[in-house]
Amino acid sequence: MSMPELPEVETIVNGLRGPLIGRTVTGVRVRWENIVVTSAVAEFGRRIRGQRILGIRRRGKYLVFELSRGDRLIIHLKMTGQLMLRPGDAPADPHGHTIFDLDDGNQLRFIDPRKFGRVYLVADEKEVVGNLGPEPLADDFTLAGFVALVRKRKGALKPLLLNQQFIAGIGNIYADEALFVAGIHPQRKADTLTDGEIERLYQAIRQVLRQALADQGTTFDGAYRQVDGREGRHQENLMVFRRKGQPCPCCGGAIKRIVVGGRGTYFCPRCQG
DNA sequence: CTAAAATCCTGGTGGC
DNA sequence: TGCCACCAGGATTTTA
Repeated sequence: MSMPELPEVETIVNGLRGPLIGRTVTGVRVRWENIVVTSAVAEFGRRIRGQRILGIRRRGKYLVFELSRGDRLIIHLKMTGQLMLRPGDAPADPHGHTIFDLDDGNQLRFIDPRKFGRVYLVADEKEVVGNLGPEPLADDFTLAGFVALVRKRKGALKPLLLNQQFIAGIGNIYADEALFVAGIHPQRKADTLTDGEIERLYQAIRQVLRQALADQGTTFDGAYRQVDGREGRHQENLMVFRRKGQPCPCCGGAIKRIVVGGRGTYFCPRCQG
């Protein structure tokens, strides 16, 4: 279980740009048809073949590949998806569900044991990422803007932070970490927050994501890896996530695990009262 | 409107 | 030790 979130996806994108920009896709093999969402597999292969990769970006937890005929190849790794570059004659990966052949003889392989990940090929990326909320690390994501967004909501904060239409890129790990840094209980209702608490949450979200990005992401059980196969380092710096029963780094009390909105949620009952 | 539950998947875990 | 039921988890869809 790894759940690539904003820092992990951004790290992967950074690792893909060098080897992939300027390459042309010469063929594609889809070994699990449900992976491809927006068109039939035959149409997908026909349409992507011959397109050159001009740029690679991240939007939320999606990877967006800008292709030379104007199409966008969009990939979501969901829980256990990995993107690996391999020589074309490398042994097959056990869960390599989609293989992109490149004009330099290498392959981009989408590997996903749980088969949750998805691949899209669209002319207009809004079809896939058009409803996402703001990017939390972007310059135009301001405190005033965040206050205005929170003031429109009244539900519990944990599910709100996981809602990609509210804010893009945060998943289970960084929602828990940000709420801990802000000192706010995951079940607090959005409409009970003071201005000061909203500001603390805003700063906490950005601090946690920046730190995780500097650590090149969080790897559990080897599921998330960078393109070169290396693991992230942020698992060593987590404060509450997956730390049930261990001491809170702030007060020393035991970290608790509860379920909020159907998701495992870790927090410190004393610091996040 | 919101919220909860079902859905998709399978490796890992815990119980016996 | 071996078997097996069950769980996690992002996003979407369905139900209340």
